[in-house]
Parts: sequence; structure tokens; C-alpha cells
Amino acid sequence: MSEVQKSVIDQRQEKAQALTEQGLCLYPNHFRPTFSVADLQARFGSTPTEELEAVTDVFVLAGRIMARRDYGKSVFLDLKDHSGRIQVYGRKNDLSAEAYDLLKKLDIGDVMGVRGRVFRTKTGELTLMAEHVELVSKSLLPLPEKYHEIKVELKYRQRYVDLIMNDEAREVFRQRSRVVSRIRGFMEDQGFMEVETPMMQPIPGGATARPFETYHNALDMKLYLRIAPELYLKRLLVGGFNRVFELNRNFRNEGISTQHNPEFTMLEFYMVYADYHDAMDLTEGMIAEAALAVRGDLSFDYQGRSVSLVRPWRRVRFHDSLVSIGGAPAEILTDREKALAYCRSLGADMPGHEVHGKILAKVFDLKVEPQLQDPTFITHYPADISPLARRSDNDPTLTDRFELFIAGRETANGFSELNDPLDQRGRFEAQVAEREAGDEEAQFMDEDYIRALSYGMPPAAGVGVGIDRVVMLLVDAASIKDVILFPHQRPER
RNA sequence: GGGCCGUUAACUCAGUGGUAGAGUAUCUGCCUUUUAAGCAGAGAGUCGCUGGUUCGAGCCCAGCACGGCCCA
Repeated sequence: MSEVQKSVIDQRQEKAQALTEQGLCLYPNHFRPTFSVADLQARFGSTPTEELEAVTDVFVLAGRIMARRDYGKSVFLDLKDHSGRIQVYGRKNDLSAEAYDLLKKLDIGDVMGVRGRVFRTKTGELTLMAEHVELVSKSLLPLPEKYHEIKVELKYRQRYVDLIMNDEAREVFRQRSRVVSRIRGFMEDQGFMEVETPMMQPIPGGATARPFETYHNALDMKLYLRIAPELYLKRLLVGGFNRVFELNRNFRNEGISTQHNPEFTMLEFYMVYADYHDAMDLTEGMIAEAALAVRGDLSFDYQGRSVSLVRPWRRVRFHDSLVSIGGAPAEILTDREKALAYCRSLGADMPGHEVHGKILAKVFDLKVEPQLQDPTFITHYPADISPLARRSDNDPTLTDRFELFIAGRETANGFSELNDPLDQRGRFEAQVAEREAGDEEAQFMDEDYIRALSYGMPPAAGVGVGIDRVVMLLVDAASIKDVILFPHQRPER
């Protein structure tokens, strides 16, 4: 040891090399645990020390070494498996020479197998007394320090490390899984059938957003990653399915923020012989049920502010909300020029040619949306910013559409579906005109969709729900990256 | 896209112009019921990158990269 010591990482690799040269396999695949940490805790967690001494059963566990407390001729280890953490104690007297030698060489981070019986230490901790130990998988990299949180960047780039170190992180993704599972169950209970429609689309439709582009070599054509499944799902209603849903990824080519990831998970569901009122009722029921599944309660805090999902949820018309909640002058509702001036006075850079609805929507974003803490359905959006929604019977400039806001964030969007193919063509044409005027988010003409509607689609309602945002709400996450396992990051240099 | 903040050992962080620091982790020695074990000792650095100012830069200036927060 007279030479200069190498870095921790080099030392680990040399240690592994030495073990290999001794004939030890570093990555065997024959060890099979028969119990989990949680099994043992459930069985013996509250068994008194004296009774434990009478237990002679032997248990076989496997897990990652999270800490070592090394003595002369014995060692304590913290072992963690998928279900929890347990202490392992190994003594020279109790182990074969080979096993004891291995035990002394095992590093923090190694996955080990252990066989032994349970006992309680002087300090009262349930512990596995090792009779035999094996190396199950060698770790070549040191785990982070245990007293402080790892930095945010490391957390996102090396989620596996985050998951190893932080039980809370693992719990977030378990809860996410529970939410998704509960929502699927809810939809199926309501008679909806899950379907899968194209993620690569020749014409990206169903939402207002910039798409990602890709290219199919054999077909020699440009394709887009879908921004929404909407137009395909409604084709299925034309085809005769009465209730369908899709719960999967959408892709939008826009900036990354605490609220936006380029790929995100959306639930969309469609049902015939129903309108937007029915859609709101279902949306309420579904989110409330997901909340009960993971929180056990409809009232809780999100980021330090209380939220109540107790039904029924407030419903306010879009125009009314601008005045009554946003405090905007009523004249902007009918006068586009005044709306434009007011919008600009709020600090927004709004191009002069934008349609009235888009100007009002910007005012809404700035003045109303941040105030919608408890769940609120905003209804009757202007038709000019709702190209796929059915017009209101008593005011054709408005639509039977809603958006749901919770904790100041858009969480769902739904409406009575526009099933008049002539009106739909006109709406698409207006979108195409906006695109030609420079709006890269405006929608494309989709002739096949018009053709489908032309065969006749039963009256229907549909909803899109941002699943990431629902999960954020329910697990109290500040950033969407905290509920996405591998959020998008630029490559490391 | 704009503003602010950050980037120093494997990890988490100190370090306001004059020899690069701590805790954890690692290595050596002692220790058979500890648990942020303990005691004694040791090693470990492209201070994000590129340029500039200066006798001298981790520190000041500029650009770039990556990340975070806020805004659009």
C-alpha cells in the first residue's frame, strides 16, 4: 500500500477484479430469496424478544447493502429489498471461513443473499443472524452519501440512484401506478373499452400544439408523433363503439417547465348519447375516486394550500369567470379591440390579428386560472378557439365545452363533440387560415376525419385528462419531473 | 426566448485576489449486540469549458455548456 491510493471507483473495480481472480462469480443467477423484509417484519415485528429466541426457523433474504457497521470479528449490515430495510448481523463464529471472508469484503451497494434466523438486539431491533451469506450482484460504483438529498439533476438523470436512496421517490411512483390503475378500473366499470390508436400520424390533430416530426423510410413519408388521439377515437364512435378510452402518451414540441414534459400521459374517453354535463360528472367521479385510492380523503394540502375535491365541483361560464373571478371589465367580452388593449395592458404580447377568443383565453390564463384552487369547471368557451366542440344551441359563438382547473392548473378539457361534418370543415378551414397567418399551433385540415363524420357520428361527449397533473396533485409534487420516472434532460457533456 | 441563481473530491457542501477545505464514502490498524457505532491514521481535485484582466484567479470580466427557479 505504499503507492498512491486510487479513487473510490478504481478501488472498487480492483476489488471486484481480485474477487473474480479468486474464482468468485460476481453476477450469479441462482440465489432465490424465499421471504421479503416486509414478510419478516409482519411476522416478527411485534414479537417479544424472549419469544423470538424460541423461533428456530431459518429465512432466506436478498437485498442491497445500504450501510455497514464493522467490528473486529462481526459486522452489522442494513439490507434493503423492494419491501423495506432490515438489519443483518454476521459473526465469525456462526459462519464458514469462506462466508465470513466474503462478508468482510462486501461493499455498500452490493446485492447480497443471506440465510439466518431472527433475533432482537440489545437495542430491540429485529435482526437477521446470518448463518450463510452470498454475493448476488457486485456494485462497482459507490452510492451517494446518506445524510443529504441528492441534487435535483442527479435525481432526474440517474433515477435508479434516486430510487435506491429515497423511499419517498419509490412511493411516488407506486402511487402513480395506483392512480393509473384505479382510473383504468373506473373507466372499465363505467363500460368503456380501452383502445390503442396511432401514435405516429400523417396529420397531427385533436389539439392545439406543435408536433414532433419523424420520417418513415419505406413509405417515404413524413409522420408526426401524435399531439392527441382525439380524432382517431371519434372515428371509433362512427364505427359503432359506444364508449372507448385511451390512456397513453402524447407528444408536444414545446418548452420544458415544471408543468410541461415533451411527452406526457393523457386519458381520453368518448361516449355516445351523452353531452358535456355527463362528461363533467364522470370526470369528477373519476378523479375523486383516484384521490380516495391514494390519499384516502378528498381534502388535503397541495404545496401548502388546501384543496377540496368534495363533490359537486363548481361550474362557471368562461365569460362570467373573466369578470367575476378575474375582475376584467365586461366590455372586453363583446369588443375585440377593447379585449386586445386590456390583454396588452396586463403585459402580454398579443399579436393584433388574433381572434377574439384567443385574446380572452390569454386574459383568462393571467387573471382567472391562478385563482382556481378548488376544482372548477369553466364552461362555454368561444367557438373560435374550440374547433372540435359542438356549438351551444342558444349561442353559436360559444361551445358546449369545459376545462377543469385544480390548484391553478388546467387538468382536463372536454366537450359535447361536434358531429356536423359541414361545420367541422368550416372550423378546420379557419384553423388552416390561422396556420397560414403564422400560427404553428393551429390545426390541419383532416379530410379523412370529415369523411368519417360524413357517415354520421352519434351525438357524443369526450374528455382529455392530464394524468401527470392529477398525479402531481395527489402526491403533492411541485414539478411534473417528480412524477415522471425519466423526465427529458439535455445530454450530459 | 428573457431574468435570476448554481456548477469545487465518488456524494453533500464551505471557501470574496496570495500554498485546495469539511462531513460522508474509501483505504490501513483496533474492536463479537451496533445503528449517522467508536478510536487512531492515510489517500483522494482538469475548482463545468474557453478566453480575458492581474505579478498572481476557485474567487473579478466575457462567451459557451448543463441544471434549477421565475417570467413569456
